[in-house]
Amino acid sequence: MSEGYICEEATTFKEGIEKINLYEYDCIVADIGLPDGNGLDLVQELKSKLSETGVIIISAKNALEDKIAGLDIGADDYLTKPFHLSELNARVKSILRRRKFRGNKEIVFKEIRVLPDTLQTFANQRPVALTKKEFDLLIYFISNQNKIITKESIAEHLWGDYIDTADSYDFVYTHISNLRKKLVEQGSNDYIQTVYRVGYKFTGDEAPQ
Amino acid sequence: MSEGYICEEATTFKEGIEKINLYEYDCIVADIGLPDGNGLDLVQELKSKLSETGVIIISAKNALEDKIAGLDIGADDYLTKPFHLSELNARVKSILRRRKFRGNKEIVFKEIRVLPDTLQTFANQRPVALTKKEFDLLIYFISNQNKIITKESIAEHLWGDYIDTADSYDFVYTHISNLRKKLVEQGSNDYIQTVYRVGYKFTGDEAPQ
DNA sequence: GTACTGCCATGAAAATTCTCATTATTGAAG
DNA sequence: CTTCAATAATGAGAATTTTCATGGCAGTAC
Repeated sequence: MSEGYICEEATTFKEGIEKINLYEYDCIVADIGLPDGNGLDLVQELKSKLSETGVIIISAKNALEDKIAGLDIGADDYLTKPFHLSELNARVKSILRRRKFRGNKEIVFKEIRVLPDTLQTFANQRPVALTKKEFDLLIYFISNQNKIITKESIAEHLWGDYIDTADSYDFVYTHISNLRKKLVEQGSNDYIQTVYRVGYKFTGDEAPQ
Repeated sequence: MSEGYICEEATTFKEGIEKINLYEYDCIVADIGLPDGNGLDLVQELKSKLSETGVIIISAKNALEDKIAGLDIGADDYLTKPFHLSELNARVKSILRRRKFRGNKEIVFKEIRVLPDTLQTFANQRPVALTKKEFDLLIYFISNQNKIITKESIAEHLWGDYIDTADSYDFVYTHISNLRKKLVEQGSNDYIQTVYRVGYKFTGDEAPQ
């Protein structure tokens, strides 16, 4: 399970430090249980040289864990064995995502301009005060423009897992309604076309008669 | 990118229908643009025989899309070309998850019993009215019991992507506090140990002095 | 056309989530 | 042991999200 990352490995701290000095990494997963030396020193070394690189510490689950945990570790996250790979994966993803988001550009659609960094939106240079859900919804629409998107996929994207029992789409309707209202209030056109019984289509084209 | 699924493929509808009759699938992705016949017939055939199987329809992005979309398709989701693989992947995941969640068992930790299906929680047989976030938090604690979990990973798990600018953990504190209060009110012990400067540990053990 | 059914829009109320201010606690330093 | 700075707990208020009730609209049947 390499999950799409390019990985390298070191089985001793010495090797690890050598590699760190040679290459640049996005994220380092450090196991504090390797044969040589003290793992915390490695972390110190890491963080002093490469504050940009994410560091996740792994330690064996024993008495040590509380000690390490209590220390002012410079790590970005901490994990004790045994753990599920999915857990490690989630944390690596998290760190990489945080890096990637820095310096994100803007998204523009006609007179609408969205700044994902700051959660700001403008229509004709006028600010539109959107909430988080409305913002996510707008970004989802713009990144799927000219396509019909179903209510199901909207629900899935905005609410993830807890659409199990809920088979009503009232909340989708509500947020769509609010998003439309706020955009139009600031002078934008309403680009959200309703596709009866299916979902919506965000497009600058005229609606087919 | 096979994303961990076991896949099979059919390049004509004829082949597709044969396979469907032979094996049982969790989810079928049907492209409505194959050389022979009408794709909608396939979907009809699918849904009549296998209401348990999820179906995602793909169509080329052209005039047809609106027609198809407007039909009373029995499909669970609908996607028009061109699309990002990540989008297809998200929808497949969604459908599989919905299936998997059905008939989920209960999670028990000492006197606490959690029913993920119905979002219900009990402490000593007494119901505990938890909100969605509190519920997720409790499940995350129980499934990582006896491990220290950092504030960062709690934030990541419960809020996902929008922990970019937010580097305050006030909302974590608040939800922890509310969860503790509600559980204790129903006679449960407080199993949430605070690990200063790091996070929390959910455990039935006594706190080390 | 009219009637009908199911889907969608919308405003308002209810519930949840988040923010903020205040107080308490922890661990370190003197 | 006392003091201090940083972290955590907590209650209350603000904002957001969700639910609910009502009315409107699309498409079908007649």
